[in-house]
Parts: sequence; C-alpha cells; structure tokens
Amino acid sequence: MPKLTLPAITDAEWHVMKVLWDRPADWLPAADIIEPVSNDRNIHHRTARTLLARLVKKGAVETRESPSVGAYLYRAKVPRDAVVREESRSFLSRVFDGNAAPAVVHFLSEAKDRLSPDELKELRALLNGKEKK
Amino acid sequence: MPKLTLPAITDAEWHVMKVLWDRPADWLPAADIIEPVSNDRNIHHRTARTLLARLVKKGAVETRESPSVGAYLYRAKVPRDAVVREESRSFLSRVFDGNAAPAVVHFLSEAKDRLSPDELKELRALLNGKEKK
DNA sequence: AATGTATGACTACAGATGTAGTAAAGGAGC
DNA sequence: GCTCCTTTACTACATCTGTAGTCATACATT
Repeated sequence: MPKLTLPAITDAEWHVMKVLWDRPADWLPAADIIEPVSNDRNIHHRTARTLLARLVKKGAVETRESPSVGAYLYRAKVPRDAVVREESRSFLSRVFDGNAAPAVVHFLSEAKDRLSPDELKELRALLNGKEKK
Repeated sequence: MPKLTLPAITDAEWHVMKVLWDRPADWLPAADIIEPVSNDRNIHHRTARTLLARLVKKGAVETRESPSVGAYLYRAKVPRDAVVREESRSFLSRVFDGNAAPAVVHFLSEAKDRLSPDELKELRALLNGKEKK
C-alpha cells in the first residue's frame, strides 16, 4: 500500500476539487466539472481544464475511460477530510505556531455574533464532552 | 491615509516576520534577524537575507539608516494581528467555505486532550460571554 | 462527405517562490 | 595602507501558479 502522499492543492485547484468532492462517489465527465468552475469563478474553460489536468497529474484526481471513446471520467482520489486536515495543520503551524487553542479563540471571536444557536450548542457540547472524557 | 494594503507573506517569509514580530518596537540590525532565521530553519544566510529584502520591497518591513553607515535597521511595518486575521480569513474561505463554526469544531477536535485547563476555561468563557451579549 | 464542436495533449508565459551566488563598498584589524 | 569581513545591491534559476492558446482527433449535425 503506497501510503498516498497528499498532493498539495493550490488555491485555484481547490475550486475544482470542491466540485468533485461534492459528489465523491460519482465519475464525472469533464464538462460537468469545468462548467461550474469556469462559471462560478469567471475563468476561461481552458484554465479550468488545465487545473483539472494538473490535479490528475499530481494524483489528486483519478480518471477512467468513458463510454464515449477519447474522453475520460473524473473522480476525486484524495479524500476531502485528509486534505482539510493537512491544510489546517500547515495553517496552524504557520500562523499560530502550531497551537490550536489560540486558533480556536481567534475563529470563535471572529465568528462572534454569527454563530447559530445550533452551532453554539455543538461547540459547547464539544467543550463539555472533553471534560468528561 | 493610504490604508496600507496587507502584502502577502509567503511561507518562508513568515519565519522572518516572526523574528521581527517578537520585538515589535525595536529596530534590529540585519544580523539579528538573519541569524536566528537561518539557524532555526537550516537555511543559507543569503536566502534569509533575500527574504528580508523582499519583505522590505513589498512593504511588510520598514528600514532606517543605522548608526554604522551603509547598514540598515529593520522593523515590522505590518502588525502581526492584521496578517493573522487576513491569513485566517483566506484559509477559512478556502478550506471551510468561509464558515467559522466548522473550523472551530475542527481545531477543537484536533486539539482535544491537548488543551490546558486554562485554555478550556478561556474557551468556555468566550462561548458564554457571547451568550450574554 | 463537410463542417463545426468538444476533448485531450501539449505549449506559452509572466509573476511568485525558495534557494543561493556575485559584485561593490565601507569599516576592522594588522 | 592592504586585506578581510560584513552589509547592501543585483543577479540567477528551477519550479510552481494562474491564466490561456494551439493542434489533432473523434463525434455530432447537417
């Protein structure tokens, strides 16, 4: 098992990955990926296609021959969670010297007055849950 | 007032900024910045110096003539808070679609069992403080 | 069959990034 | 005063990034 090293996903590439991650189980034709990306971000479809190609090359996306010869189907190969974890880790180490607590405080303060009651409850539960553990 | 647009600080540059941010009020000679950076990260001092120069160029660091002619003293020009806020904002929008709550949950879960009682207390206070507001 | 159209392969290209070398000039030591 | 070291200034350079163009091909449409 070649422990799939997480490829780095750049800013622009994230938009492509998000489309794929929204339907993790489906093999999508190129158009279904390129269109939303190029529309949402007002980017040339050529650009979106390049991003897709780069993601394939770096192993973040896998392909399969499509029924229509000469075309491919695409699917995310790296799981979103893993990438989120890795990005969070590197962000944390860079900006908060690796200390999660200040980061939590920061985001909490920023999000102040924008948290829904449900979210508040969830957070409080997390904090309390910890305690009991 | 030319509302100082925050320059983007790259990964490598962060290490330099951290040294400067540790003593925000002092004008430091180049050596005091370059040495720790190149030692800690095992980087050539030439490289550290280039990073410093780039930071000056992009307006993140300001300089002043030093008593010893031909040399400069350096000081952070952009405040750490502002950069942290901006980086956090862009991270949040990229990785968590701009929603702070999931991010808080994420970091909280990750930090689980590593939070000190004091940190726990602080977080709880923040959550409750919000409520009263 | 002729023509437009989507697709994939390859190319382009400026600016950012991480890494470091060379040149020039002034002070420190002998 | 001559030589060496430090500091700034400038240059180098491969790679990555964001952005997009060209080319050949296979399909779809008329």
